Amino acid sequence: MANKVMLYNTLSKKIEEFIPNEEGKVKLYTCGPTVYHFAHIGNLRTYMMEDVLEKFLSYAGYDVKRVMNITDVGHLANDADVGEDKMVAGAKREHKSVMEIAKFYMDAFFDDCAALNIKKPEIIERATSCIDEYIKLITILLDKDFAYQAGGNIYFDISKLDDYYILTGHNSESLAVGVRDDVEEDSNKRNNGDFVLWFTQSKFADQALRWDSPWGVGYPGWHIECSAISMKHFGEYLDIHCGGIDNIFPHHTNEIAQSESVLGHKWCNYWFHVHHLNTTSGKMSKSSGEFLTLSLLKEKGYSPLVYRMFCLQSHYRKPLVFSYETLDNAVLTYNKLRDKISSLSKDGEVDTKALEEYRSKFIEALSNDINTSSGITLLYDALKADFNDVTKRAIAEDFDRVLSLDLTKDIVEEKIDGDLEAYVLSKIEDRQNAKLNKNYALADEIRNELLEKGIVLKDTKEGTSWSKN
RNA sequence: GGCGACAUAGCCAAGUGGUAAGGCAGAGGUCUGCAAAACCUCUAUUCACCAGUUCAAAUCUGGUUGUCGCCUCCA
Repeated sequence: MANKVMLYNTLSKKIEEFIPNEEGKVKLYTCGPTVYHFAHIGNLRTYMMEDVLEKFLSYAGYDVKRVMNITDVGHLANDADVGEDKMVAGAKREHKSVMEIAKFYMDAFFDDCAALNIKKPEIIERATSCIDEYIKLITILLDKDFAYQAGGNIYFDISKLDDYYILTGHNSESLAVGVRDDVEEDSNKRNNGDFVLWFTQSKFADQALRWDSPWGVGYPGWHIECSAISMKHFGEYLDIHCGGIDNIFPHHTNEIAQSESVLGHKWCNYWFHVHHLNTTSGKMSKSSGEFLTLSLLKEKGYSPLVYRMFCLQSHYRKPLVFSYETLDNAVLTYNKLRDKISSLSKDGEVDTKALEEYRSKFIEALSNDINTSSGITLLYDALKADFNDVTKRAIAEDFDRVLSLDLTKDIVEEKIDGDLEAYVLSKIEDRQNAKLNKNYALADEIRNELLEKGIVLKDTKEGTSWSKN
């Protein structure tokens, strides 16, 4: 029996009890990356929080199946539904084929995910492998008169829907058309908000990826892929659709329009949107501002899991401001927490009653709209509580099924050659002798010498221990 | 202009009508030859502002301000 979980639903703009279509089972869809460039840490925040959602639902007793698409085609570099495909632009930039680019950045994306302990979804589907599905859906939309052909392209006609703007609260009167200077008007459209389902006309005749279709050789619009891929694997009903908050409009709005027009009924009940990671000067994006990648953080000496800690301390529905000051704070927090857990004794028997008590407290905390911050607080409570070390360790291990911070993983002793170890031990002995002779100047000198080599000494009652800095 | 979110100590942050959790940083102490580590203690009369509802408001209502995002690239 699955536990009760409360989630904020963008559709209702309220926190609601999550009730799946099929009891105990969750169909979860995630908008995946467009693989034309490295993911930045803001992109990764979204996937990380979705990972927590997925793992928590499993923890709470649901059987979760997750699908993620990989956009490797059909994502325009600029607006107005004409222009160069991002994938093509990426390929030109790097003098590689589109498929090489897609492969390269997809691998890089999953490397980043692995480093952040983001579980790979059961099903990962590349946009280019579902062309038949798109054609099927677009054919239905044309048959049902929700779509029309104009100027060689197929468009979705938003005027056929009463509630096209259901997800956003926008309305056609108040939408400021052409707010952005770079939007070119497309005279083929019946309504300003219409969007392309299939292109045959592109400014760029050398479009690398093209497929046959009943409407001519061309390529799919961006939005159709998520609807089609979701239906391919989940059928007519989806429980939770995830994505970054910027996807609400137009991408998710368009997905709802297409999917429900095809199906003739409500498609997805819950919309889960992760807010942005901002820099002190605004949103982090590929087109403007600072572009921070996980590799860059690694180069600067930050462990990926420190970044995970940084994100989990906050809430997914809050804009989070990235700064190195705050990240440094997370380094200290994370290291202290891990040190504390690794110093717990492994002897004794787990107090199963205490473990169960904390499990249910953890579920209570996280089921309140994935309140990861409260979950971490609970971990601190457990570490301070009045039961034995093994129990504390077991609780940390249990919470880590969701938090995925490698809390109980033994801190990997870096491989040191025997020579170094012997050298350090002999230095410690020298220092010990110096201390016995009250030659503290020499003792400190030895300590500093080792410190410069990255060896930190800790004097405990049991003697001097050392670790690599 | 429209739509949406957010605002709690130096920083991150919990809080969902009953009198401000937790973490990091900081201060003091124990231990230590001194450090480091560890441990103990302390650190918001007040939750952006103004009104209202209530015995009681950070929490509810109305308004104001500020920040951020979206309004056909974005997670």
